[in-house]
Amino acid sequence: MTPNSVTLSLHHGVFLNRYAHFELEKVLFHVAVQKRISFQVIRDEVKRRIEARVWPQGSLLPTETQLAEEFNCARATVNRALRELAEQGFVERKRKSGTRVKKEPRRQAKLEISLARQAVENQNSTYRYALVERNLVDSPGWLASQLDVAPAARVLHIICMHYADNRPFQLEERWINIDAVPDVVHADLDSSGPHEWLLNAAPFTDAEIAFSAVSADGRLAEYMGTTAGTSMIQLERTTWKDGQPITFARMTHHPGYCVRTRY
Amino acid sequence: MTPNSVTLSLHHGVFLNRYAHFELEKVLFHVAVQKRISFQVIRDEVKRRIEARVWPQGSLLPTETQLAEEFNCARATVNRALRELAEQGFVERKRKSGTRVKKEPRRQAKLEISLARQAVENQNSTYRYALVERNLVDSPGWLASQLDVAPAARVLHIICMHYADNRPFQLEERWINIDAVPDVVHADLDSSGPHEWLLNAAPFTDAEIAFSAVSADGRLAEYMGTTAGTSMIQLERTTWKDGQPITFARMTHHPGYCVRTRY
DNA sequence: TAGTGGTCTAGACCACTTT
DNA sequence: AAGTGGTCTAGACCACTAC
Repeated sequence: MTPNSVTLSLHHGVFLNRYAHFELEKVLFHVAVQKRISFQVIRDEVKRRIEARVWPQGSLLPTETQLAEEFNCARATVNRALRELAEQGFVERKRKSGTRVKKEPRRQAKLEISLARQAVENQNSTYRYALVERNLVDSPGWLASQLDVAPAARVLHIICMHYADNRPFQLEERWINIDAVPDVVHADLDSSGPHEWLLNAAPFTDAEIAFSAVSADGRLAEYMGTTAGTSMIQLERTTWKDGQPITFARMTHHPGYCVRTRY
Repeated sequence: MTPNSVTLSLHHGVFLNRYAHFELEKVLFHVAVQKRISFQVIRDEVKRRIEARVWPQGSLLPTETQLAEEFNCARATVNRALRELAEQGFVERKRKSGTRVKKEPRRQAKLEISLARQAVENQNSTYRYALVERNLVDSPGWLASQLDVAPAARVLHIICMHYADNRPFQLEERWINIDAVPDVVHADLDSSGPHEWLLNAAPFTDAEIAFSAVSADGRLAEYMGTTAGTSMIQLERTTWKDGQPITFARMTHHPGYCVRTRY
């Protein structure tokens, strides 16, 4: 069988609609003309069949070997295609069991959590930073449980502001576990924020974030240059390095701030 | 050279600290004992060197071929490791240029946008759905521009509620492009929401989401069983299928609702 | 034009899981 | 015990891009 006379066996026990046939023609075209079929073509075709219900939700896909035969390619190529579909949440794979179409395909949006400085500069505004408060304190109870450090452990408490074109952009309140990052006690936090310092000094391995909506109280309203009761987005973030808690931060964004992403 | 007598050349022109030496011992151990080194080991070691500034921010990594020699493995194995680090945002790869450590590593959080029903059931509550309004309307101007459909095109306007244990969970207001999904006109939306119907009938290929904080007006407060002025998280979502706009939805969550994720 | 990453192949062995 | 995905190899060719 030469690469130019490929025929595909298409008995999946499923009636294919006209659209499916048309798409298959395109696939056949690819196979016949290109010497090598790319994993992207396989990935997209498998995804199409899933959405066209050729392989219904919950059903088992052919094995990698079978698909490799159908597409006339190496098993590794099929593997790469199916691995990406598994990452994207379309299928689930288990050894010995096979590859199964997920019941409820969960697509994941990717959210970039960037530094305030980056966020401000990305919108073509001028960034300004100001340190408001900096204290060594005993960890209050709620923080000790949030960070999972000893109650009354010493932590560095920081309040600072980020401005875009001199208008309030974000109020940041942060607590840093000194046991994890002893150097932070002597860190220069007057010219740039603790977030930037930490990213350099103690890259984290795990993080947890939570978005919520809050109403500004009097103090928050003052900092953000708005009136009490205004709704604002708040982002709370806890990070760990290899299991050791590093910091807990609460960042409140100016009214009208919006977190956007595509997927 | 037998697999049991591997030596690695470790001249990166960089002074390695004690910790780095210790870690390298572990890597050597792996290479010496295991017949095959896994891409995970390479990925983690490269990541470690980046964080230890063995390869500083902005610098060029060795080529795949060089790393393959160092780790005594195939180039494909190195490629897989570096590809994952690129996906995770630690390095940037360009043909001919090579692999470069990113200046500002942007880690991405993965956010699962699930159906209201799934979100409710995940918190072990009982889900209830209610259709509030359903009208065929002419697209208002703002929607036409949001969805990029002809002004005054016909759209299906839907308002519905999602409850958790009979308490308001989410108010959903949605506009569906009838040109893209003509069948929706006759869809049964009395027993389950338009989101679920659409996922089955018209899987999207692209989506854009935006989180913001809103203050409840009188009507919203009534639906959500709260008082006017309460802060709530609002999620706006637009989806397309192959460039054709499908739907725009605005989902307002009950006070106290929180979007969480780990990364 | 040359160097680097991107991908495919054919084969092999391994690891996990179900039977 | 057997079947399926997971991964590695050694080699090959391609595609992009800096020079």
